[in-house]
Amino acid sequence: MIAPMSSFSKSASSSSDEDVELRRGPWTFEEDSLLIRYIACHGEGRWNLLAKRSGLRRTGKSCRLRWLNYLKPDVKRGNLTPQEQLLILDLHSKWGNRWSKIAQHLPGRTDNEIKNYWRTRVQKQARHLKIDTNSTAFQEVIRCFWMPRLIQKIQGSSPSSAISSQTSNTQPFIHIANEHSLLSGQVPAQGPFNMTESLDSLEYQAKNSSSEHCTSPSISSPESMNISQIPQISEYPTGPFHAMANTDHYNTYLKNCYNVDNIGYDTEPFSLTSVSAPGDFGNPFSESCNWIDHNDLADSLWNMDELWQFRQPQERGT
DNA sequence: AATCGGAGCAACCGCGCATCA
DNA sequence: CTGATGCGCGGTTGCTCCGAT
Repeated sequence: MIAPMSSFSKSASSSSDEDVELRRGPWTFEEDSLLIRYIACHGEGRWNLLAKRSGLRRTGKSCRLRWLNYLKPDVKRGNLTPQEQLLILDLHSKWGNRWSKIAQHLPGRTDNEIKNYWRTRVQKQARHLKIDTNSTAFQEVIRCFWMPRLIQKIQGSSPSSAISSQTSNTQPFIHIANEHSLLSGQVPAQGPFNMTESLDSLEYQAKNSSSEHCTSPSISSPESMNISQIPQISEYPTGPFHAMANTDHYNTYLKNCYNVDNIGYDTEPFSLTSVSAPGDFGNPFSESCNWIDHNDLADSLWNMDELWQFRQPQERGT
């Protein structure tokens, strides 16, 4: 990719010893190579120094961002799995827009990616519903529609063969679902189920059953739940890039970076399909969402657009 | 075939915090 | 204690792709 001329800018650094034209915009293959090679030799950190010494005409910040969000070997590419989406929704309800904190619980996912997911998928639905993402109503939507649907999807997409090898990975969600009768289509009548609590207990169990801590996938971590999804990149050394010095390795690695494709998971667009909502939809959330207990959840996505149309026929077109 | 608009995402920006001399 | 510097976080921007018209 050829960088446009406009992608250069004067260095903003006050202590800049030379008037280096700093590059901006999309990173090129050569820049990525430089960055990877430098980090392979010197490790990450001290980004400003790295930016100066590596020969990259980028700011330290830019280098850091590129590395953390894209080049780092354990960065997972591809769509978020239902497990990951579920975890994001839950953790966001806990912590709000603490993206980096949320990202810590999703191995291989970056705060930027999670933030983008929230903004493009979740907030979009909130906009459609014309409700604030911070509102109680929207929280209810998430708890009563989205999370159960994700759990169902997780269970549905867990073939018995996979379960046999990953029983401990999929069980938690099945457990959660069973515990709250979600899989049978029943939503708790008195207050939506507490996903946070459930996941907390799962994490607790995980920590007790594993000597590893935060940096390793907990039982509730998506990575541990669906091993098959770990992108090919993970086949490459994840340590301090010990193999990156090997040109073939890092060229292949880079090639992988540049030819990423989705790894088979549909994004869960929060599309609530064909929910035949009985009763008054005027205030569905106060009804503890009992009206969504229908079996057609199993084979189709809920279409939030339809939901929206159903809810506010009088408002549409205005 | 051309144009337009929306979605998705990579990258940038500004601010605040931590560290260190 | 204070100022300088580096780093990380959350918000925002802008580019690219793709489907609709």
